[in-house]
Amino acid sequence: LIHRRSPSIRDVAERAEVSMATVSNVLAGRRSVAPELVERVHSAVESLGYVADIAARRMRSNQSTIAGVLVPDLANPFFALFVAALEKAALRSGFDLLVASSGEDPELEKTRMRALVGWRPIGIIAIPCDTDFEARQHATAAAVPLVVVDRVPNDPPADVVAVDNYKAAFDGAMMLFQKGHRAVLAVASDLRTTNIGERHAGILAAAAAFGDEVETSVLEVGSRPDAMRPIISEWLNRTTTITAMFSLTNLATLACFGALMERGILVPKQMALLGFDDYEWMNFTGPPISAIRQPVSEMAEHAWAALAGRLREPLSQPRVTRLSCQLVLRRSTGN
Amino acid sequence: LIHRRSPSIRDVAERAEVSMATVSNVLAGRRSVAPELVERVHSAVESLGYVADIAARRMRSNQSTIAGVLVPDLANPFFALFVAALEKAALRSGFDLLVASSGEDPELEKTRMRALVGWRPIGIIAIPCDTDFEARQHATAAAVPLVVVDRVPNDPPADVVAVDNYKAAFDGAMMLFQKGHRAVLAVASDLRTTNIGERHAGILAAAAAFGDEVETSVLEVGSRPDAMRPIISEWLNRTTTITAMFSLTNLATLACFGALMERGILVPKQMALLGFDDYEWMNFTGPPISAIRQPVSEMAEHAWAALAGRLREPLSQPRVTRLSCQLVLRRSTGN
DNA sequence: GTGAAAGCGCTAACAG
DNA sequence: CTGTTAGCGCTTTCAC
Repeated sequence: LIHRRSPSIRDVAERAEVSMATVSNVLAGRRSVAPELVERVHSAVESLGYVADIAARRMRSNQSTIAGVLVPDLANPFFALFVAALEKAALRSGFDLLVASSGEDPELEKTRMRALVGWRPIGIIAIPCDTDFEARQHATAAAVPLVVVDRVPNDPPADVVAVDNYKAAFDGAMMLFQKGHRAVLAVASDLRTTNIGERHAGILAAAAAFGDEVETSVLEVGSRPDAMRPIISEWLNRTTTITAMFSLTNLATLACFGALMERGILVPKQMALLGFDDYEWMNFTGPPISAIRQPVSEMAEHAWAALAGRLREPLSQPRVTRLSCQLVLRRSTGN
Repeated sequence: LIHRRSPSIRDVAERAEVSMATVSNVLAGRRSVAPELVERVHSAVESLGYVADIAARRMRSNQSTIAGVLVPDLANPFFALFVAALEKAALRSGFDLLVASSGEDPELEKTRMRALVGWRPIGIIAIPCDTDFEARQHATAAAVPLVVVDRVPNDPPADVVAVDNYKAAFDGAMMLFQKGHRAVLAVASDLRTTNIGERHAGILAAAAAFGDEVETSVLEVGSRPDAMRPIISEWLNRTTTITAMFSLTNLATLACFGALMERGILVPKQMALLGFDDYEWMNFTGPPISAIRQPVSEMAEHAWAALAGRLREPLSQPRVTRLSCQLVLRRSTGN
């Protein structure tokens, strides 16, 4: 563990007794080089353990091989799966991924966005933490292409990839009504978050479409996992009329289930439960939880494709992609 | 969305009518500058949306503000939580995090390691995908400090942060024996992975310590989630003597539970289940699953601290940190 | 087919 | 206190 500089292209050139330009050409396979020199360069690279400095390469060639991704919280499996899929897509195109998270805090989001911009990525793929998405200005000011995912911000001219939240929630709520539920509680993180707002709108629309006899209410529980269950529990304390809960978030689903268990409320007999986001463990809960499956990997693929498209045609019209979700019925919503 | 270059420090200097050095000094707060010039610089920065090019800064100042992390798979919540915690730690020290994943493939691991090294990070924190960990050479050759986490490689002189797998598994197995189980199946991903091997060794040691009357067996199910359940299911088909399963991986726990459910085997009555890794949903399965909780965030904190320590004292003796796990008893292991 | 030299954006050293 | 200059590691002309 001796502390020294990493070898540079100059070190390689000296050892191989060629010019730096030749080393560069050999490694990039850009111009044809005499076989003997190629051999000398390769063995010098090998013995020095040389790896080209990507930042220096970008500066000179003006070609970045890095993309940035900004998500609210990597500890949330939805975002983690998104980043995982995005990294795969980026790798396929030969790009590295710089990951940053905002912690659902608009101020931190701005800071992190600035940091990403500082790396001069080819583009940034972001899941904003609020509707204002002021962080966005940092990307546009620096002329870095931006793809917005999952939560559509107020001021939309940008490439957007999201799920059809409205329709998914509409279908989910309709299913509950059709199963006989007349009073449904939507458990939201924060209604001002666009995707959550869209889901709520879908529920309201379903209620309106179904007719006068159904009623819905909403409960906002925030995005801090620990705080959710007490809020739900306390709400259940006050009300007894609802017969179904529709959780609009994976974390909220966990909290709902916990609150119901804690109070000994039988699912689905006394209370049905439907949640946004589907995970394998939902097959194994007692009872298994009905869920709306979001196509996370596809979202990442589309986001990457949107960025690639933007690079090809920088001036083309921003495109909005809406992917559809799938309702997975299990026992928590009865038969 | 007009395509243009991001503004450089030269653009700022021209607009503020000062030298580039002054801009640099103002932004870094390095030397004292006349208030009027400070003002001019700030307003130029503001109006241009200037963000310094971090790569250029590093090249000149020889001070990197990026660290790399290499994990097997971001889609696995264990690794995702690790990266999430690591990013927080890095952010606190003002570092960005470059994330790469190896997909449990040693060849890809090498490629990704080389890519990380290409960014000239201050260090790389890696969870190797196998015992050989050949990828490691790329870091050492380039003189990039390495912290190895979770899975201790064969050739140990490096800073290491891991969990006391042996003791945790020993305690877990002992608990099963004490509850009366005499034939326990360990469900491993791959015994050659060091942490898994250590866990298995702990189980064997517990069996030896408990006495002749207990017997253990092992089943390797690999690391591809889809393949696990069929393997377990088929194994259950052939054997009926065991009364407890000890899953050595979070993914395997899910597969075990699935296989047991699928075959209608009652837990814990016909089969007890204990798993490595604890998640909130394990409270909600039917029945709730007993688990060994790994301190993921602490591992990340320690890994970051190890890297920081290595930077302070590059030549100090490599340190091995072992954190302890916690046994969380739930109904899947009976009363 | 090869090498010398310029320059990407930035900061450290030095000069005024 | 401010500006000029050199140079980090690399690629890209442009000579030869």
